[in-house]
Amino acid sequence: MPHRSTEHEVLAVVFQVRQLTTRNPQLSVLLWERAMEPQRGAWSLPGGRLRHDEDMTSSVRRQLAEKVDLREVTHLEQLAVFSEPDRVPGARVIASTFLGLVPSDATPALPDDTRWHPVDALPPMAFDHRPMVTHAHTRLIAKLSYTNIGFALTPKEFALSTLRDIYSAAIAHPVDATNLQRVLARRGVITPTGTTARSGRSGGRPAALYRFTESSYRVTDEFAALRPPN
Amino acid sequence: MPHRSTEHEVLAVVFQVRQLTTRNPQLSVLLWERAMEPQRGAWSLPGGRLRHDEDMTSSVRRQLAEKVDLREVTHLEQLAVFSEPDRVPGARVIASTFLGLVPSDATPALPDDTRWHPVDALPPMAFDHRPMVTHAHTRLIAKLSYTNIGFALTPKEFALSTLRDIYSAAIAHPVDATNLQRVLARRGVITPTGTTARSGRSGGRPAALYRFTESSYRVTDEFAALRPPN
DNA sequence: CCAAAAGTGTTATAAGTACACCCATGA
DNA sequence: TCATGGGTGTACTTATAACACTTTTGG
Repeated sequence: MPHRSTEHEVLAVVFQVRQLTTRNPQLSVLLWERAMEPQRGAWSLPGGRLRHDEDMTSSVRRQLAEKVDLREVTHLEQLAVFSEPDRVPGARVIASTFLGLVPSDATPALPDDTRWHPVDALPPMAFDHRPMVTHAHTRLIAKLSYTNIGFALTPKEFALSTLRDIYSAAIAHPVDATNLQRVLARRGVITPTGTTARSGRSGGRPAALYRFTESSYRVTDEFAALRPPN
Repeated sequence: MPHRSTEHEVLAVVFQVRQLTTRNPQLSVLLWERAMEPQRGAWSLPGGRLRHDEDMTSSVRRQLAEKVDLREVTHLEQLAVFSEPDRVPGARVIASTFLGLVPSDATPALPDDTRWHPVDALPPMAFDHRPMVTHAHTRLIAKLSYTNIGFALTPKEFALSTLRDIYSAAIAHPVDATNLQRVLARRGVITPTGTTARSGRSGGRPAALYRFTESSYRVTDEFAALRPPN
């Protein structure tokens, strides 16, 4: 039974590191709960149909703004296309997935059906959306190690301990703040602002503040091996 | 003027290292010459419309087999989607691009309008196909340094000097055979077969033969930095 | 025996990791 | 002055690049 038409949708895996002020920061993904069949009650990635006159990146930004009122997306990149003919019931829909990042200090107002879910405790998810989240997370972890993509997860200025918490939550293992500083400083990815934060309620030395040198995506460590001579 | 329908095409950037026996091996890409307008005479990537009942990977393999009679594709992966509404004249066509690799010892018979072109001497290309080739080449170079993707470019068994020539041509800079051996052997990517090649016409010590340990894609060097403790 | 090609050994360097220790602050 | 958190210094490990040197073959 050939389908009569093929639709194209865009779906965004939007991550934010949340609960930074607690002892338990969490990399979380933005999902909305389906109110209607099919798969009522399952959680879906935000997105929707691509319009005839927009490219996919514009479409993702539009739909995040319109549907979940999210405008603070600091990085957006293509992930993969899911094209199995029967990936969703009904007419064929090809899905192009995107990775989106939101700074940890953004506090977007969300609709009632929309919520942040920690990636290590995902709810039942609609269709093939769960592997999309996994794919996005894998990509994020990899890129944190060889690009400056962290700029998209952090506030404009931050203490190193905050950066450590963000990286730890995102890559799902502990990171040493000292070494993180050295790796990123050597690559020129972060720069000290010269200012310091006030020390916290319980004392402690005030932290120097840093910012990302650039606020657009850049590969900083291209060749793990086999780099060009000289 | 909104388009009435949106088509989906797949396009493949298929690479092979050619002229291995000469002093000048070349990474080349498979292109066909347009016989009709628009852009008659310009060279295009192989591919075509996605059918309603096939996913994209199947579609690429089918079209490479049907249209350019190519069946020896040992690796195929998604690259990016090109979705600008006016990327081609006429009805809107969204293009999903793929990276395909063919072993250097394959000698597929090609149709008359189809030819291999060295990537450093590309002919005038149709539409937005040139940046697609560039993107594919960038991806290939990166993956040669942190994955076992070389298996898809080589014969089943090969001497290290051959492997060096293939890597050099693909990454566009000279590679030391000794160090290449050490890097790939340490990672377990290549294994000696125990056999040796006959020495060449002009003498020389016979080369030990190697093979890739696995013949499917695997990331071998995941963390350039920030790897997990222990 | 000589040229050619392959393979081995050695050194240098760079990038990261781990961790001990010192510093600045609030209560 | 002490607990707390931040910052500095340093030793260790490992991956890799560069390259000189040795081995094995054919003519």
